[in-house]
Amino acid sequence: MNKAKAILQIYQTMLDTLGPQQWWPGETPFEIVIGAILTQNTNWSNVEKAIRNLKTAGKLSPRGIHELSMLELAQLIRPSGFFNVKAKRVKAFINWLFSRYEGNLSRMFNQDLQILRDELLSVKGIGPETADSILLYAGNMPTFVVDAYTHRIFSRHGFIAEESTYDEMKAFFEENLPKDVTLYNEYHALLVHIGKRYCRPKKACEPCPLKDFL
DNA sequence: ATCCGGCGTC
DNA sequence: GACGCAGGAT
Repeated sequence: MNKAKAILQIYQTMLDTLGPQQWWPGETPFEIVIGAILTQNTNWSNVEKAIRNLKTAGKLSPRGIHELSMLELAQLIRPSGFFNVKAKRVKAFINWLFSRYEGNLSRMFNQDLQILRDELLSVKGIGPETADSILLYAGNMPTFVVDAYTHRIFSRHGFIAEESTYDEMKAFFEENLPKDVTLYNEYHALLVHIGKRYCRPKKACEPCPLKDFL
């Protein structure tokens, strides 16, 4: 059996049964970047409240966050959890953005993908998943996002080893899928849906759209 | 291996 | 009022 074909069939099945997820259609790239940091190890609904707080305070911009003290920022993003560490991480990113790209996201995304990815990974608090989420969802750059759901679903289905590293999983998808931003975007969004709804730590395989692929 | 914290569900 | 959940650093 052809691996690449199976990966595409899984995608098609998810798309047919779940429909397009249409992630982050109307929001600004900056909002997506901040969301990517705040959603680390937390539910998106928690992040929405934090984003709302920043927006209401008129601070949802590079300059706006730059002006906040660490404590002020931590209080605003409190609903997203881990708010003290995340305040440090958001600040670290903003400081880096100003020193490296004049606080300008467009300039940042004008950088070459691989170089920018390495640069993002050098910012304390930005790991591989956050970096790839920023690049794909805010920058529309062709990099595949791997997360806990991706790992769980594809290891359970026997496509990857349980102990696979982030970079191995990322390579697995990029080697077996056409290099397409829209496809990467939708694929990850669909996996999140499957992971939240069906492929739980305690399985719910019976009603899962992907049960035939086991 | 442990720490960092909130929200939704039961 | 428990318990379950999801990344990164140290």
